[in-house]
Amino acid sequence: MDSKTPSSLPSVDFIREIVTTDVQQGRNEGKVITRFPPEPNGYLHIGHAKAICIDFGIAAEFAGRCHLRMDDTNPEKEEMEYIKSIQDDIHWLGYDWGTHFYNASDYFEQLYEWAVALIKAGKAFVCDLTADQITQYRGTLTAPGKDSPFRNRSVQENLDLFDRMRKGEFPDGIRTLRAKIDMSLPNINMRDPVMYRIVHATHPHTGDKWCVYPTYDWAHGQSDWIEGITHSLCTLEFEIHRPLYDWYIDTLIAIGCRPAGISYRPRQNEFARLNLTYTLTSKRKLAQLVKEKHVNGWDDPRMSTLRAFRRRGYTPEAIRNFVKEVGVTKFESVIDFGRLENALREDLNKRAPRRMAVLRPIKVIIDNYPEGQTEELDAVNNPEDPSAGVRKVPFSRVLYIEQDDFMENPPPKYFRLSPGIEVRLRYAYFVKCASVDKDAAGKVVAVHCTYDPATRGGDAPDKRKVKATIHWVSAQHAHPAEVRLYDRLFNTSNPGDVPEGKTFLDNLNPKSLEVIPSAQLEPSLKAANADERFQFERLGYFVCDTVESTPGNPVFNRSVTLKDTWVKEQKKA
RNA sequence: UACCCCGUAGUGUAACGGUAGCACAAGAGAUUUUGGUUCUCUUUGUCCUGGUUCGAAUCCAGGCGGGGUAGCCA
Repeated sequence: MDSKTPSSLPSVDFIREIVTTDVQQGRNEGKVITRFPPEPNGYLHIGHAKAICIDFGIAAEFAGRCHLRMDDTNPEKEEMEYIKSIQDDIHWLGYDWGTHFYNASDYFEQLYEWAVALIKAGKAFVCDLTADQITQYRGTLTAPGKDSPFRNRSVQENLDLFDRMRKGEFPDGIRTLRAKIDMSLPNINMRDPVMYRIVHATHPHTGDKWCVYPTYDWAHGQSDWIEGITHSLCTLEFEIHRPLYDWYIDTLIAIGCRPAGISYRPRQNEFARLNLTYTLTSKRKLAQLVKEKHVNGWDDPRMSTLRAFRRRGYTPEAIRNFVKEVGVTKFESVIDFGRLENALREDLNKRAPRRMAVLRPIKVIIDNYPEGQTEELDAVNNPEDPSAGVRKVPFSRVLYIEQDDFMENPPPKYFRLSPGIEVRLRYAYFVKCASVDKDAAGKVVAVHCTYDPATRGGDAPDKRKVKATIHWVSAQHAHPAEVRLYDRLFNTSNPGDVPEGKTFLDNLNPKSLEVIPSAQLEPSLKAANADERFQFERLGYFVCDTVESTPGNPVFNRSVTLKDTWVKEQKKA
């Protein structure tokens, strides 16, 4: 029936395999419902993008849905500002939760009821140990813990105490509600874990209603269950929590507790988080970079936040493709940052209109071109996309070219402009360098060329070739603009890895930002709109900055350079 | 030191007991009005040792290496 060999079948990752099997076997009523559960206490970063693509992506592939749930179990840490930014970033990435936006705090009442049921079943108890004492009793990685002296309180006393905890009769930290599991289990998470702690704080959603708040382990799995989540996908560090995730659900089922209308239960599967070279994703360190002004805010294009990648000019398509390419496994890998840059280039190569811009100008004077003359030349907008059409670019006697594109004493294999050498000015003419002007210090300040009028448009009727084509901008028509050249924020591929006595800040790349106050742009760029992306020919991809551009005065951020085999060649030499 | 997870070219990732493949990187060449793009070719790999099997990257045992776990954070 099939000519397909096993190798021609599309290979899928282990999570999609699990989901496929579940659907085929009719588990969970055949549904696929996932969830993305951020804690609303920070901005999303590139690592979250992987989780988002997996959570929302798998749901979409299986015609299911993905919920967005704020994991707001800790009242002291959440802020509304983050909720908005998280939603915004997910939408930007191209995903949507529809009407399924929830908060873990939506379930506080249900969670409380179930906690009471567990107490009644003898599966939970109020513990008067202090935090330090709990740590003591917990044992260590190698030694078993021992039972809390409060473990065998009567159900009645537990119920009474838990009720009074809720009412706020006790100060913070004085008591906890704990699950009664087994203090000798090798998995420390199972040694009578805390379910509730007393916190007298105003919660952004529930206000002052609660004086006890559920811990992550107690809230998370049950929230999944209540929402009818089928596959609870998370990163590897929660793997060791899975036995507890299952214990809560199994135990609730055993004592007859179930969320209304849900016939099945969620399963947790873990995958490796995304690690990128030269990149930090620790909330704490990112915050430090902002606070100490090593960067200009959370959306500084050098940051690893999604907002920063946006401002840097990354496209959601590039990020999604990148995530798809790196795959989903349980192996803690580190992805070369170049892979992400590559995904951007691949996307923008197809879509970004080409323009000419000179970052570090040097003047070129065409000696035999009539003074005062101007002409409009046709330039192709995107050689990869004929439908992008052509535009007019003004040409005149005095031009700017890139300083890098002229050398008075060139090394071997240098194809660009140098004395006696002919090159093509893109879409314009062949020009040959005749002489140079120097200042008192001997520095070249202008290059004199002659042009061949027969080569208008860039083709020689006699079929003679040039080895280089360089970009240019007519000096009198050029629009000066600020351009920021971004490079990686850190010098070392693993910036979090620091020797004794140093911090990750010592790994900062002092050249991660170079501001060019006055690059010379071709005139059409003056009308660029915020967030509009271009390829500046031979330089890289640039985006019109969304924050600091004003109409008629665009500011550009370099998203990524073009590949450059010439710099590679130079490094070899 | 206990438990859990993970080891396939430089980096990622496939192969589900039957020819170790793909992408990126690297190198060589072709094409090119971007030293871009595109195309062709090349180099490089199953952590180790045993076992099971006609046959092992895959199953088993032991070792080695990496990561995770001792918040009333998530």
